[in-house]
Amino acid sequence: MPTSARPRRITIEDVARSAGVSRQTVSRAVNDKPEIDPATRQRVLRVAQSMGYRPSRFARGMVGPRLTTLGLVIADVLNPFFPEVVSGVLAAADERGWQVAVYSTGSALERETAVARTVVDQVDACVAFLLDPGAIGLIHRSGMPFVLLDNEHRPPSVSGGRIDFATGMRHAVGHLVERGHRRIAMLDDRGRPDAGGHGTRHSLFLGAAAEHGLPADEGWVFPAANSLEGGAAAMDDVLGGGFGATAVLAYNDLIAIGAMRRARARGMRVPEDCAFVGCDGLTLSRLVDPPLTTLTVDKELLGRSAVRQVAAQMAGAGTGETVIVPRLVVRASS
Amino acid sequence: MPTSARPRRITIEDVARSAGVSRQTVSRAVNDKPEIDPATRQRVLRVAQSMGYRPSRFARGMVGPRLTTLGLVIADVLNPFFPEVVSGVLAAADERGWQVAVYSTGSALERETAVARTVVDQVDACVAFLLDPGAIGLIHRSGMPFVLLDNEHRPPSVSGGRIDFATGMRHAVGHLVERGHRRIAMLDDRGRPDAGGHGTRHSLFLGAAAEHGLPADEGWVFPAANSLEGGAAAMDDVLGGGFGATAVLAYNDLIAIGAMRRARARGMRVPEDCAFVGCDGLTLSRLVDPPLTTLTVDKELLGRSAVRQVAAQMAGAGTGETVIVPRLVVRASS
DNA sequence: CAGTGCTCCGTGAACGCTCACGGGAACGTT
DNA sequence: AACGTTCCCGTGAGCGTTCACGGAGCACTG
Repeated sequence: MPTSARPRRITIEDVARSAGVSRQTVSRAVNDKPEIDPATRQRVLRVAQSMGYRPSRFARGMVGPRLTTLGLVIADVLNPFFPEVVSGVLAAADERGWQVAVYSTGSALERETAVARTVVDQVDACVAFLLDPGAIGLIHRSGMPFVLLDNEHRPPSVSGGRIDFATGMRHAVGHLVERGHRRIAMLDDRGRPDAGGHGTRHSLFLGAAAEHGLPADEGWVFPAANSLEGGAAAMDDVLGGGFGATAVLAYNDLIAIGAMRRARARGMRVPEDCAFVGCDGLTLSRLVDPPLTTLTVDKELLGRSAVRQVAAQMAGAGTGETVIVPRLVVRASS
Repeated sequence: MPTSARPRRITIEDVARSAGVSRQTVSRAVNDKPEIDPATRQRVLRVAQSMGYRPSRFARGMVGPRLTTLGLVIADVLNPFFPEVVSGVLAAADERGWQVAVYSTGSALERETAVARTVVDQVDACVAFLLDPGAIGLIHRSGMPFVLLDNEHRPPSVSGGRIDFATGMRHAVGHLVERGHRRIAMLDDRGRPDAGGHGTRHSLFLGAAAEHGLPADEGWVFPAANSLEGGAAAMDDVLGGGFGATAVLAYNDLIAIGAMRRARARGMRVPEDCAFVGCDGLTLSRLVDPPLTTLTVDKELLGRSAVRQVAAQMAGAGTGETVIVPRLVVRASS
């Protein structure tokens, strides 16, 4: 492919010259403005069309009314956790007349910096699920309004939205204990760089277990890739290691469902032989068999409040934090 | 609505003045360029920071290297059909170094025009799931590279990507007939404005049924809203109307699953009392109980080829069409 | 016939930034 | 002592568009 030098762009001036009129007249024709003869408009439009003229959105943006574009960075389009968040963000942004550009890091930590870099010079404000401190710093230092979601290690100077899994885990573990479970395996997301750190579901689980008098330790936690397959593989570990779990609590529904299916495939009955509890409350969790008990999070609200925070920052407010409290929905899997 | 009454923007000139240097020096500091004393850089950066200076992306775009932003319009973020398409588009765009902005019409026909309007002056090229001829015309007339997906009434002058449901329906119906079914209800998406039109799944179903010697007519088709609830409600219609279906073929998996769950809730056995077949091949369809037989579509590929077509158009190619052939995956629901 | 209004069109200026160039100071080299 | 070099830094120009203005042409008034 002969990559010739980029041909000069066709400007409004080119069209004007070619149509025998001035810039302004072309502009009037293209933008459906008054003060132009219908006949000239048609002629100009035809010329513009034939030359393949397309106004530069940059030049327009320079002079026109300033409209805000919000960047939304999610971890993975394929992860069913995000659509509802996106939906909330889109709705809230729409109410304010904002544009939204969605970016996905594909859950790849090493891609976060690249995405952050583009975000910085493509949008005016940002709502992001990001883990890499470098990427976070990049956006933060740019000075744009910024809300960081679901990150336990958010620097205090950046706004955030988090889910109160401390409360959530207490409920979930309490529920299992109530059902008579004493050996609970926790399937953690091994993709997170801060595995086991303070405030993570991992450590909150251990804390909640201790509160309920369970002798839980790191041996109760099994790392899993954040996917159905990851959950299935982790379930093999639980079952193969002789841990003797009567219940499984997973980092999220995806992992829980993967694990539950694997357990069934290995001939176990759910919840009789092993109970399962997930986190997030995906629509999916209601549809699987048996329906999954899960800590439901209002993901749409998470998105909406993030946008609200961004708007507040634009209005000069300081950094803040929104907390979403999950609700335990008990279904047939436990 | 664009934001109103904004205070004048802080420009590079403001920072320059305030730091006692020239524009260019500020530019050098901000962009990490050489030819600047480390000390001045620090000082300028500090001033810029304190003034809340953020470079205008429009001004930058005017002069800098021209990068392409691809607009992707989907019908509904919450519809699990789209994530895989988005994923394909993101991957393919990334390979070419393009940006992607995702828009969602929320499956609301009346919002399509508004979205189309923003798309037209926000991006350089477009891949879209759109139904409204007005919105389609708007984008098409703008002259930007444009690929329209999954629309049976695509104007011949615009490129497209479609799914070969003619072949697909033949397989699906054939499969059911082979299993001994003679009364098959079709659950159509009633949200489509072209319901029953030429090339729709609706009419292709009727055609395929006829080919297999079934006396199918419009009475076999039941409209359903495009959601789980829609499928459930339509199933009530099928069951309540005395149609006597032994099998249900739905417009997509979402509707099929909704219908199947409703049937079970009403005490029917699947597939003994009624078999179910969906379209699209969502991940979800593998996870429900019983797993759903479905016409699987390579959605990721659909996205990738759309981007490929856009790229071709930029290189001067004419309009074209990509066809994806669905594959029947037989599972326990039929 | 001058004056008034309306329709249509063109000319500077401005938007905020980067690129290309040029220039001064400080240092070393012949 | 005159001459390069290197390191910083500043100045004009240009990117492509729209806005605010002004002006020509024409018809219609009083």
